[in-house]
Amino acid sequence: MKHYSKQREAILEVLRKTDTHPTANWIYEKVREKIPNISLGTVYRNLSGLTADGEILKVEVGDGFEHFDGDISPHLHLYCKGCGKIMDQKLKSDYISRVAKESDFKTDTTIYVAYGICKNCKQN
Amino acid sequence: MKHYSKQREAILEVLRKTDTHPTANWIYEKVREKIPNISLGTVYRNLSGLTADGEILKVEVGDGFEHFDGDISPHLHLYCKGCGKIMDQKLKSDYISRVAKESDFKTDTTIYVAYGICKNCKQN
DNA sequence: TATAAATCAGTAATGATTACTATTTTATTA
DNA sequence: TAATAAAATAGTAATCATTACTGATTTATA
Repeated sequence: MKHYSKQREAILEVLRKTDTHPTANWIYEKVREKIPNISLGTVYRNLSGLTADGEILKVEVGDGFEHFDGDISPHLHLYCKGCGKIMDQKLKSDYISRVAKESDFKTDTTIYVAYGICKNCKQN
Repeated sequence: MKHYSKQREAILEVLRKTDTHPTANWIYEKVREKIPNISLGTVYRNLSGLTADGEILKVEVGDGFEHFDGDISPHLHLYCKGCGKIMDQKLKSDYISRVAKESDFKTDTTIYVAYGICKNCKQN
């Protein structure tokens, strides 16, 4: 990713404005409201570049889709096996990042996914 | 997964005996040494069941493959973007699991993936 | 402006994973 | 232990999220 493009900006804006963890296709549909003829391949290419550049996170929870997150601050992803939703939880201390840095491994990003059942699904 | 099967046992044994994080296909090739006519579908089905039963972990690092882990104790996965290897690092405190439990979310498993460059790749 | 490099839209291809079916294995019950 | 029901298997075909490709367009550089 060396050049600016309005497609890239629009994709990033969609991700910055949502607190969900959308798939490439959801982002595609959303960006099409602004750029109707954008191609799905462009969305995938830019998501890949934005992830490589550390501007967004790619989160995989095992549901068969790549999910993307515009919030790159250290936080925990709570994936509900009941409804499939991904919720966020802020971390007071980034303990894990500190642990990773203790090793000879040069870390740039850490992703946390907790699996379980959310409050709503527990009741039903 | 209600019944025993020798295929399931063989798959689990392969995972318990390695400290790598193999793909379904790698496990398939390994199990074929014992059960030559096992089918790849059987491997996938059992990996899915073993994961659901909490006997193994499914770890996704974004390389296009599902990786499986026979070690279910809380530990950090260090994924090297250079060589693609997944290394383990033990955690002294399971801080994140505690954080997850503070919420209304009933957690059963937490997976940690740190992205970066390993010692070997840094030198080259 | 002119040139080179990067990105794009549109479409086709890929391949890891899942679904399907007839057969075999396992568990249950008498 | 034999008979029955339920679950798992081997083998194969289908799926579909993602990637690759190509000629046209946009961006950066000077």
